[in-house]
Amino acid sequence: MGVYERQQKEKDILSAAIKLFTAKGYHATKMDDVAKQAKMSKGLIYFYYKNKEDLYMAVTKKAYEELTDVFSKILAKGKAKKGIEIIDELVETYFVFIRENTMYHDAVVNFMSIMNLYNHTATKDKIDPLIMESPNFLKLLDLQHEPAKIGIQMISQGVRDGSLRPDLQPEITFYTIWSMLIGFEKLNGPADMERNDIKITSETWKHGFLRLLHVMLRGSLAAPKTAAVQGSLF
Amino acid sequence: MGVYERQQKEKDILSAAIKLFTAKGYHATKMDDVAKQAKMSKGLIYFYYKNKEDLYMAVTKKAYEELTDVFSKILAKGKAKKGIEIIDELVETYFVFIRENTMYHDAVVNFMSIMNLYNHTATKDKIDPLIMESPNFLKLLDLQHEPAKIGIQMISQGVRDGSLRPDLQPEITFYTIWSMLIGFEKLNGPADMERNDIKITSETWKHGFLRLLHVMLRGSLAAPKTAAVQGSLF
DNA sequence: AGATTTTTTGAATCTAATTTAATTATTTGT
DNA sequence: ACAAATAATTAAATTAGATTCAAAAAATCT
Repeated sequence: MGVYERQQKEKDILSAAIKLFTAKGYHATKMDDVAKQAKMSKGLIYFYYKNKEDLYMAVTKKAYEELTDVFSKILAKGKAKKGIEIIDELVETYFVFIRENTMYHDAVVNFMSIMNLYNHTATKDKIDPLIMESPNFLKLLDLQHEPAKIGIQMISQGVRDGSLRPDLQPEITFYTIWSMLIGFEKLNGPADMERNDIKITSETWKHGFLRLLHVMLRGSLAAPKTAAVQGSLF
Repeated sequence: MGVYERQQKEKDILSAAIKLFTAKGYHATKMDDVAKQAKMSKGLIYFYYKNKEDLYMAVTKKAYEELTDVFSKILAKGKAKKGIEIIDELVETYFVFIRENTMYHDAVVNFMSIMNLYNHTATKDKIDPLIMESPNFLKLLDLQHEPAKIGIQMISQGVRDGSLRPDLQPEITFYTIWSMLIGFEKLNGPADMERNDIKITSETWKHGFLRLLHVMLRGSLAAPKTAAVQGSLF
């Protein structure tokens, strides 16, 4: 069995895992299920992946690659566009990514939480030892900053072309936008929620959210093109 | 054994759980550990709490109560203050809450993720059945909106007294701020991180983040009083 | 072909949550 | 004050599920 077949086996396991994690979530997915889905014995899963967390880290790696790909396609397509338009598209695409690849997005956010612990000697030992042993976790240490690198370039472009406030620092601004998007997902998800007896639909909130983002980036009240206007409030 | 003693037992278990979850995290904490810490047999834990998730939901309930308390103290103290000052204090206090009660904050955010699933018929069945059985989960359904109710009042006050943009909608604005704070924690945590070979200290980022928030809320570049100025960029 | 290494399996092990049956303590009715 | 009833508590048994292991099968090498 050459390198190719070996990699193919790993991919079979990975796509079985992705399918199941997406359908049922991490905890509800049993290693037995993965084995059955990948049509091989449970023991073989452990030949290719050190443990369940390692398998999940491989999925997380895939999630980062996917997200990086989405980001870089938007940047590439936007060479001639204004920075603000690129950011608008990024944000709009990110919402779609959250909706259609929720499991991937959760994996990315989960990894960020692990990194918070990892970056402190004081909390490093709170990380599940199975994660620290995971070879795929180590590979992620390299990949993790790729999406942000691209996002920062987008802000820089906007500052350069004058479509964003000149006083924005690209790193901080990009990370702040990403914070907002991550928090948006946690707080709202794709749900239409009823809060405090006031119905705020998911669309209403998203729209208001986008306008606030625009104020932040440009200091004006112009709505992003992508969002439909719903009354004058935001 | 009267109602009082029964409640006391529950509290003993709860505080044992809080201590252990804080120190080691949910998964690393075994029911055996909780029993030992609370000085009782493991079986008794199950007499008072339906299962481990139920115990965690009780901790989450406590977390919401704590957070609600923090919010309402700030509101009460700020009757005479400008809305913007109250928000500044809220944000500053929230950062402290994240740092000093990380486990509580994680519990709150985790609960939000569960609620995202819960609010959709399509995803409701992805919730761990143990959570759905948890009596403490049901209690949380009532409590969950309390912090936001208070936060929304703060924004309203600011809009009324003119210290915030007049066109802000309190609900959306508050939830957006909360999104930012939650995302900030996920992305950054309390760590000084090195990103893309550019060192951004936790303080630098926090400062830039706060300035961006101010632009959003007021449309000006005035820095919040609480953050030290570090150069002209944000 | 025979030896060696790699892949694969199914069964065994181990950990930790949950359940249960039995025991002890407390309350209630007389 | 005392038995019956009820509640609290324990320790042991059960179960689910991740991980390990020893042996079998397949592939590769010489």
